[in-house]
Amino acid sequence: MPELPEVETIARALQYGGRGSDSIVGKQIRTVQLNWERSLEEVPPEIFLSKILGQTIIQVGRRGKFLVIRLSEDHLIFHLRMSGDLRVESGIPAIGDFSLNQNHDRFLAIFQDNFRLVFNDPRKFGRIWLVENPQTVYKNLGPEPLGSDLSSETFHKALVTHHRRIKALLLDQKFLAGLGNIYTDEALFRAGIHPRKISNQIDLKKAALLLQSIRDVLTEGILRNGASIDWVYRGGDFQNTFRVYQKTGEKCQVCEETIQRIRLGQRGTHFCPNCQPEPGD
DNA sequence: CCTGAAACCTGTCTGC
DNA sequence: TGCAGACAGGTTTCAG
Repeated sequence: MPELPEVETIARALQYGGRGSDSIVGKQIRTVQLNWERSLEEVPPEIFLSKILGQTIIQVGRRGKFLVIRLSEDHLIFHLRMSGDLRVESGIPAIGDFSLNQNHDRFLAIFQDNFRLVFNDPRKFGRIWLVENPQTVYKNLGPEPLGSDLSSETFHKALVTHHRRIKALLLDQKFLAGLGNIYTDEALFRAGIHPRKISNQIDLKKAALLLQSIRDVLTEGILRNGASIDWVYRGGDFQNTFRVYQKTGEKCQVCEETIQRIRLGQRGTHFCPNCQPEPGD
């Protein structure tokens, strides 16, 4: 699930309410339950538990794919990786609601009246931090793609300082924060750039188009509350607007060429051979 | 600096 | 039906 738009959607729901639940802002953590210790990054479980109790939720936000919860003393940070999700429950879960699957709940922060925040993560790849300074967690992250301070010129300069296949570079969180496999494929398609194009072969005009394409797919993803691909993430419908991702063998909506799938850096990669010509052509 | 492979995990789907 | 194998939205580490 979780690329930038999905994390943003969850963060907004926790901050303002939505996705069928209330805001967690202002709630005080009374109890916690940790079912899988390795979800915790670095901090020993005992210290984590003793530090977090009694703290109040101040604000929920996002940096790259990190979901950041500012507490009264510290920052509680989640990275959902491949299968993580956060949900809010109040009172007793409705009987028969299959969306409230308890199977893979790894961590629960419980507030007053059994109102709680639940971290569910089937594949156990997700991670949780509790730190005073959030910068220590994402100090290596690249710029926010939607940030107004990122100009086409800056983006282009960054592209040409590397000699890497553009898909791999866009997936690199140190280069740009927030893109994953879906939004990268979709952005490259819209920009008409082959995923194997070498980054320093991209001129300023094409770089500007790529940045705009990235912003378009991310903005559209956020507007649609993210993309729901499997049972993990619910609510979003950006998947209905995919043009290449998981469209292998289907006709390109622009030129009717057949969408292809290749493997690039261990990731399934989808593109239109006609709209995104092979580098060197 | 760059690439590929492996590792961390569980669930789902495909094909024999 | 059963079962092996491939595959999955991410990231880190290591070898070449």
